[in-house]
Amino acid sequence: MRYDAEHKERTRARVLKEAVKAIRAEGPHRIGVAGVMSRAGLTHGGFYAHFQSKDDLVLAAIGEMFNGARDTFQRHTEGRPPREALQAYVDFYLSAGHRDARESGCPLPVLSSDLPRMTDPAREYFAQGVARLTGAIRGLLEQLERPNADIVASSVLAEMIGAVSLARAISDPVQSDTILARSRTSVAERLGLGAQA
Amino acid sequence: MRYDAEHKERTRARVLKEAVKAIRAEGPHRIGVAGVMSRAGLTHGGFYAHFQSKDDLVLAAIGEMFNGARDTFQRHTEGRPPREALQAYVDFYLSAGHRDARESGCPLPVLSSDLPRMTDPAREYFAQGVARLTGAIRGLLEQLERPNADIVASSVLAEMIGAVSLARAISDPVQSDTILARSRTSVAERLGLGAQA
DNA sequence: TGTACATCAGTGAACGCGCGTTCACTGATGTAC
DNA sequence: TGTACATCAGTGAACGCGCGTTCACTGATGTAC
Repeated sequence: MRYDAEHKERTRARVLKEAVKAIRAEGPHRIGVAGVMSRAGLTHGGFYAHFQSKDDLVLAAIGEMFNGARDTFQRHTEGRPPREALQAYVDFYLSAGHRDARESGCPLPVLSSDLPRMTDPAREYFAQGVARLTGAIRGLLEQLERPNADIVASSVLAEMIGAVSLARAISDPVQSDTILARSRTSVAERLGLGAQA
Repeated sequence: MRYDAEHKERTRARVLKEAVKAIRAEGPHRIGVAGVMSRAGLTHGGFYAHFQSKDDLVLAAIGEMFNGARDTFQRHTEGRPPREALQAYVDFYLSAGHRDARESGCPLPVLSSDLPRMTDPAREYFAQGVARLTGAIRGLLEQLERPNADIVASSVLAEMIGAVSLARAISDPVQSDTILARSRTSVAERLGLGAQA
């Protein structure tokens, strides 16, 4: 081979990474092959050596986004006792930083209203991502022996996604911050993080 | 005038209504002028007699969607005592029917991930819609003399939007129904609808 | 009442433009001898 | 060690196609006399 064995693979990963960023910024339907390739330092003609089609790229990018979401969860919770882990993840999720970091944050609020209009394989990644996150939160609650851990986990995840979606859509920083602050208060209480258990 | 005075106005309203349906189904960036016009029974050339541009249409359609959301809220709550009104709205919002009726339901879950990518006037409509709905829910809670009405209202709205967004994105009906059911339980309890106050 | 004219909502062909996709080609590098 | 050849990731021009937008035109209907 002319290039070392991993050369092509690394290029593909670079294109994929740029696609993820572009989807986060512009949505899965508005990104363009040429734009993604040029941000990866390539011309658009070479695209089809790596992906079968634009749809193929979008699907792969969405899969990649959910791998990233799992990493983010682990980064905030790993090695921490369950209570502290929950607190850390919620604090991250409902922070102004996460709201403003659409290009690197949780894919659920980014994709939620595009997904119903997409193909089943993409929705399958999404469903798995939701199930995984809900399960992880429920697991932490069960370690704390909280009642109705399944209901609380699902409900809290829905609220966090809704709150971040709303906070991102609203341009007025005061109104936006208020939504995040109120959900932080509410979620913390519902997870039993307010008083020492 | 060749047509009666309201003729043009009625045509515009028809185009707007089709645009609303198209945006709900395909998203604000994917709808096409020609498609909307043809669904309104017209050819695309006549479009510019009614709207300055496609962006102008999208903006007007989004405004229209939030007028519809206000009507929906009033329809479910009008003439009912506050407790019953809250129950009716929550039951509607977190129903499988609302999840499946993307073309006529609340615009907040439909637009939430597109809005951050849109212009300020559209986001302003959205922000007003959120403020109005939050205020209406808070008002009902205050009539019931519930504590922290502002926090609960904001938090419950975020959860409902998040739950409907998730339920719509997930194609497996069991997983989707479960999310709605859990949020129904959780929201009813948080609004104090479980036991007679 | 009847005729000529004015109006203007709507038509349909045409325009650039950007997009996804294709394809002949390049040129740096590995392999064969 | 040196030379000829093979490979293939990446290039860049070209292609249809659908889109938003423009514009000369139509034809049904109201108004003027």
